[in-house]
Amino acid sequence: MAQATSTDPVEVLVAALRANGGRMTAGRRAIAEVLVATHGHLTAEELLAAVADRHPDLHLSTVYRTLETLEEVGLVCHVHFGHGAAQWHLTSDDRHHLVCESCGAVTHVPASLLEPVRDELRRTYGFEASLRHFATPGRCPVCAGATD
Amino acid sequence: MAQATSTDPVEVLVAALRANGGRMTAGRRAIAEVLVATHGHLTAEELLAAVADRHPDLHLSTVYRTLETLEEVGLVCHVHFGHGAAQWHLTSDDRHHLVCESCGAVTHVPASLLEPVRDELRRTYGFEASLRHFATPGRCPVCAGATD
DNA sequence: ATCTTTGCAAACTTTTTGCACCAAT
DNA sequence: ATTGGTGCAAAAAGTTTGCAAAGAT
Repeated sequence: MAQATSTDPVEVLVAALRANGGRMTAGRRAIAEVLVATHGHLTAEELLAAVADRHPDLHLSTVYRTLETLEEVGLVCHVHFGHGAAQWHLTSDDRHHLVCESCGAVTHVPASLLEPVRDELRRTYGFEASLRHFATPGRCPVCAGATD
Repeated sequence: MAQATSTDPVEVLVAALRANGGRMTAGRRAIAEVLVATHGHLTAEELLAAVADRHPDLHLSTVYRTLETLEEVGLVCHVHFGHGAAQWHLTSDDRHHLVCESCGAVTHVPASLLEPVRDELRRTYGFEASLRHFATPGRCPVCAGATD
């Protein structure tokens, strides 16, 4: 009952939006809820659609602005899939994305799998790679097997 | 002197453009030359600029169309750097790109460095990754060291 | 009352496309 | 004479921005 700082992921996002004089609106809360509910990746447009039933007037630019705010705080980040729109997800989703260039299927891979490369790049080149910012394109098992 | 099929990289590109009834124009040849001369990465717009002195009338859409043609044949491919325009380069440039998100510096890394990851993805997920299609964003040594 | 967020429309960036004309074969 | 390439302008897709009105504190 008397719970000062909640660990409920939605509340964490809400708190971030409220920080520094930020206001909480129905639209922003809905965005936060979808972000948490959708463990997957989704584009700004998909996020808008997911919220449209309850908030038909929410505008795409508001979605972008809210995502931008959450990204600045580090709670959310976006991933570029080949061409087309970026996908957004919670930073806590500690995984990498494999996207099939042929059928669009997305596979999640634990980020730890890429650690060896990060280490190598850091050791050899002094480069701090942020590998999660990009998805890895390629061919999924089904499409790689097909003779198309 | 009597050299039927040249191995000069420019001639390879020219031959590809000529294949299947394709015509050779001054603009196309200039694009091929710049592509070979610039071992690095460059955007369509940069390519246009690099050619502008000799072919001021060459249009950006022509650059895109020529690059597209060469990509279909597999001689050229493009890489997405974070936001902004894609970078184009010869496929034979067998390397991966590290781009500093802070200062924009580009480091080349032999593609072989990423082979272990490719193998792992293939083995564990049956996924055929085309890692070169994307650049790896992050922080270069200078910017990673800075306290900014 | 104040200061933030919103909706809207319009700009913006990168890339693609339709079309009539020109040029390479 | 064909067929394919070109310039142009306009569309397309994704994202950002300026502004006045609405809303949260």
